[in-house]
Order: sequence, then structure tokens, then C-alpha cells
Amino acid sequence: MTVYGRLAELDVWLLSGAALRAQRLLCDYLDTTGLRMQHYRVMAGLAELGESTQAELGRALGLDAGNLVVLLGDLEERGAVSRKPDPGNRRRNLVKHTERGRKLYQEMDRAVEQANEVMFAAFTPAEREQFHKVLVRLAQGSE
Amino acid sequence: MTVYGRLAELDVWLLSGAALRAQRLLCDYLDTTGLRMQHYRVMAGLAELGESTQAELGRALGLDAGNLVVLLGDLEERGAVSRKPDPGNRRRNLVKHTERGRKLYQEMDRAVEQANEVMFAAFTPAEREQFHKVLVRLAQGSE
DNA sequence: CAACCAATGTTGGCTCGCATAACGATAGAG
DNA sequence: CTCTATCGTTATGCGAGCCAACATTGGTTG
Repeated sequence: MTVYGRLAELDVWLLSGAALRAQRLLCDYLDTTGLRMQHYRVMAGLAELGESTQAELGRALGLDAGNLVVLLGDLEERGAVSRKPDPGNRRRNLVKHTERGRKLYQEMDRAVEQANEVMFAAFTPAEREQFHKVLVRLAQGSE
Repeated sequence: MTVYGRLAELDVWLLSGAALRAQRLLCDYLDTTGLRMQHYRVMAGLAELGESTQAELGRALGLDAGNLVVLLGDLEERGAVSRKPDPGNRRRNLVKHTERGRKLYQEMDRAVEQANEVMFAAFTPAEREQFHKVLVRLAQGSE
């Protein structure tokens, strides 16, 4: 996403360019784990929530239920996550990290941290701090 | 793209969330023209370059040649762009805005400007200015 | 000149992230 | 019991980006 001329004046456009770079970095660094951004997202959500149902997890992450099914399928296949029906409510699945999942999550988290570091390597802590605050306002702004 | 817990600490993630919002806004505001972000991108590139070949345009915009073919096809079909073989080099196509294209571009540009305004409505000019500088560094960073 | 290589436009197909609709099963409210 | 809402699942589509193959054309070099 090269930005050029008029496009370089529009922050909505620059934002897309910056995000694309971020996603590519994320993707590269996560590649060693064989999983993708969205898998990390799910793992991070589970780390935060502990054992929970798919619907809870989906709502917490703003993640579509349909996609969550597939993502959890990948993670389960890899032994990172256990999925069992909730005995108290047979519609629900209880999902949580496995032992292996916890390790994998730490590994993914290191990779993501590295990507983050590379992305903002040229910035001072003060700059990062301020940028972070703006980003929070922008990202959370309308949801 | 709800951001949550650990994800809210990672700027690479917040960036994706903010960009998603920006893209949705852009998409909404451009909807009145019946075209999409990428069409605007091409129109903006042509406005900057004037008449040029597809390859030039693609390189200037960092746009894949294959996608450019399709995008120009849409724009040509709509009468916004004219495409004629370069008599001096028969491999090339010379592309430029038509009269109608210029008007359409102005219309699209207003829409994009509006999206930009909505996105950053809550920010002071000083905040926008500083954020803009950071974005330029991030977006241009590695291309 | 002939042979080779590079550029150009085009087509087709793939991945990712996001979104929507439909469906069967289950739970809970009236 | 009936009606409605929730949950997990499957399938499908869209937008953006990427890559490989191909025919045509232009240059370069032997």
C-alpha cells in the first residue's frame, strides 16, 4: 500500500497503509508458529477469560461466531485448546487453554511482541505513549 | 474489531482496529458514487500523474498490475477514464481522466474528505497534525 | 539478422479478514 | 405446550492483496 500524492494527505488512507504493514509483520512473526493473527486473538482472549463458552469468547473479542468455530477447530486440532460440551447447558461448549496451549500462547505472544517492537523501533517511548493513546481512542471509538 | 485485554496493549493490533473503522467509513461515504476505495486510489493517482501508462500508475500507487486492469476496466466502463494504446510503444496503454472522470474524482474526493473528517472529529488540529506525522512514518516506513 | 531477455497488459486463482444467512439443537418464558 | 431466543455449525460472499502463467512487443547482444 504505497501512499502517494493526495492519498498521503488523508489519514484514513495512511491508517490503512500502516495497518497493512503491521499485519504483514504480525503475519511474518507468527509464521514460525504456523498460526495466524486471528488464532492469536482467540488465544489472547482465552488467556484473559479463562474457561468460557464460544459465545462469550466471541462477544468479548468482537469475533464472528462462525469464524470462531473454524479458528477453535484449528487450535483444537493442534492441541492448544480443549472444547467440551457444558453439562449445565448442552447448547454451549466450554473452551479453555490446554497445557500445550499455554506454552503456545507464550510463544505467539513473544512473536507478536517482536512484531510490535519492529514496527515502532524508530519511535521514542514518549512518542509511542502518545500514539498509543490516540490509537485507543480511534480503535475503540465506535464499538 | 473489538480490542480487549492484551490486544489493547499492542499497537499493531490497535492499528488494525483503527484502520478497519477508517475503511468502513470510507466505504460508506464512497457508496454514493457506486465505487470503492481502490477506484478512488486509481483516480487520485491519475489526477497526480496526468496521462500515464498502466505500469507507471501501478508502480506509483504500489498497486498490483492485475488488479489495476480490473479497476481501470470498471472506471472505463463508467466513462471516468480513457484507455488507448500508446502509438510509440504498442505494449503500453495510455490512461487518463475523461471530463466526466474529473467531476467524478472531485465527487469522490469530497466523500473521502468527509470520511476523514468524521474519523478525526474528536481530535484537535494539533493532535491531528502530530498523529499525521507519525502515520506518515509508519505507512511509508518500509516501501 | 537471429536469439534471447525484459517489460506490458491480461487472465485466473489463491489467501486473509470480515460479514451474513440459514439450520438443527437446546433452553427458557409465556 | 408453544413460541422465542441462544448456541454452535456450515456455507457463502465481499474487499483487498498477492502470485503465476501467458501472449505481445521492445531492446539487447551474439
